[in-house]
Amino acid sequence: MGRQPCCDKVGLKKGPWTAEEDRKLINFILTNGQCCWRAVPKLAGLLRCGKSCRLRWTNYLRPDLKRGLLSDYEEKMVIDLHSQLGNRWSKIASHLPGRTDNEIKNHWNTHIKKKLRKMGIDPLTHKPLSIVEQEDEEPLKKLQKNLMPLQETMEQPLEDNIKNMSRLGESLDDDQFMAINLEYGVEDVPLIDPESLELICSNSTMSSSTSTSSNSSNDSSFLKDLQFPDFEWSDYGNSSNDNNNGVGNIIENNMMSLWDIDDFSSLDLLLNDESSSTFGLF
DNA sequence: AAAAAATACAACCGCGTTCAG
DNA sequence: ACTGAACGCGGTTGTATTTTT
Repeated sequence: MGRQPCCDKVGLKKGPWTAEEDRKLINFILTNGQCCWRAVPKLAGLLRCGKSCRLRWTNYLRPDLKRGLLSDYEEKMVIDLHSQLGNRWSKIASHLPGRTDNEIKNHWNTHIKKKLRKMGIDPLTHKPLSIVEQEDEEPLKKLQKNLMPLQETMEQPLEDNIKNMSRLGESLDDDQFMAINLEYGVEDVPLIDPESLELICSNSTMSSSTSTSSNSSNDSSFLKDLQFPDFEWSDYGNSSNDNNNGVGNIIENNMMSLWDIDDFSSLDLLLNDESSSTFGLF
């Protein structure tokens, strides 16, 4: 048979993570390393599905995450990489240590897109907007022109309409045809514009850009007490300006992940032994 | 000061790919 | 070779916070 289901989805908690849940997950990963996510919730004593645990860890709890706004340099890199890779956020994130695909995606959608448009650059194609608009107009005008006779013959028998359709197809070159396809949703991309755990918040007031909402992020001061192996906490929480001063030093000063997951390989992980889910870090 | 609108981002959802059995 | 669960990714949503009216 295939693999076992990751969770039964019955009685599982959804929504924002609490500080207590974060504690449990961090405690478990620090002790056991990242193993099969299906087993994590049970072993860590969490009423979450493995997928949710993985997301929480990779996007928020991982100690090697940078927090705060992307620096100008990072932003330029994102723009450059996006022009080459498109919306492949995980690929882009792999070039930016300490940044997650989710973070980059959010930043792109909320900041960079607007900036580029203001600069007259189309965020999808990275071409000047004027050129993109011009390129879009031509095939559309041609389509409209060719659709006129189609509309006029709507009452005609189906055969006649099919003839018109094929005439329309023949009249467009490949680029125009593709542009129409794009505009009409045949392809995914339309042509026309239409603090990690604030690692260390010495108190719960974090900079507005990073501290939103969830109770989990508002109550993470416990995290500074954690003893991540070879990890030096940076005092992000005290950084009050927007220039990322003091933010991101972890990566810049330690160009490496904070621990080698392989270090955990020697640890015994008794996946079927519930007793192994109790640890004593806290 | 209150309400409405805009913003930011954590978390979820669904899909394609990978891989264990 | 086949089946189906796990995984990873990108798109979308929900909601707390901030800004504007």
